[in-house]
Amino acid sequence: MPERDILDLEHFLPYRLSVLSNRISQDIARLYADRFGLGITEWRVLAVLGRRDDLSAREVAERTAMDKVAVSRAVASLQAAGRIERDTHGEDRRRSVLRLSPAGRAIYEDVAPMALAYQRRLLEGLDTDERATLDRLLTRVEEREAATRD
Amino acid sequence: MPERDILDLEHFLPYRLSVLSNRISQDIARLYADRFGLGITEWRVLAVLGRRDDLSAREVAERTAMDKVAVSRAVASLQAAGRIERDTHGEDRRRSVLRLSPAGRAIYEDVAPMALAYQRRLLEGLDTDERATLDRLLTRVEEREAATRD
DNA sequence: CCGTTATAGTTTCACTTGAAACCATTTGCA
DNA sequence: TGCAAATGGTTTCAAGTGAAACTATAACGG
Repeated sequence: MPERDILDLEHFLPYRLSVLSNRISQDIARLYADRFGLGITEWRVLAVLGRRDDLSAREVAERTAMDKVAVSRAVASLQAAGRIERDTHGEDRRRSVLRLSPAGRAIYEDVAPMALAYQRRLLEGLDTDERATLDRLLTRVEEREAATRD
Repeated sequence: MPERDILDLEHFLPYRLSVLSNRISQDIARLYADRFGLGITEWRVLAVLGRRDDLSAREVAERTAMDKVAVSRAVASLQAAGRIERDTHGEDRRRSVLRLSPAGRAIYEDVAPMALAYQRRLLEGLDTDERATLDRLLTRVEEREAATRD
């Protein structure tokens, strides 16, 4: 951001990120909300289970950056809809073992390309170099945020 | 983002923005939530009124990217706390005319520098060029988002 | 072993938030 | 004029969300 010592919302990075991220989330939610009755938290759970099977709820929470309450609810609702299956872990009966059902996988196979297509559209204005740069700079900001958190 | 035809949440821009933005919002909320009993929506209203007086609620909504319900509630709560003053517009009695009270201004003068200091910390890892680049690339993405919205 | 502490996951409760309905006032136009 | 539509703002209701309390199981330490 250009240096500024006055606070103008439209040039304030946290504000811009918040507005942009909310808009994008809504755009994307439209891709699957009506069509499949999926909420954003449920979609995230589908997305991680689509890539890797047999995760516990805690592992799903880590990979989605959601808290365990949100995961618990999303899992319950996906299971009720027959989109994921759940067993309990053989050696630790506290843990659950989650995986997509065929129906869940079908939805994942449908939605994932739509999500990627949306991302492509979003990045259409940037060439390859610029995309790599954006990736790098965002990573940098993420690191700074993590560092200031403590 | 590097080209990818598989959906991995941690490389998916909408997901990264959402996580980053939520974390940053929470960081920032800590700056003023406890200390001043301000929520994020209230802070945004303070921030725009700190820069420009005598706005209507609708104008505040535009400048904060909040909907009118959220603005209505934030304004009511700020007014109850004696932090903003409200008149009705002389020529259109539907409109309100909002401005900071002295107490509200004092809080603004306190919080704005803290918010700017936070942003500075966030961007510490980037040099001047990189900051300008990030600014430009984000603007580009914002434009694309707006374009795909319709 | 047994009791304490830690961990996985769920439930409850209070709060936030958005959509839609609503009220008041103003504008547009027959 | 006067009536329909638009606009500024508030209220209501339902759904989403987080923090804290809770249950069940496992791990640890004496």
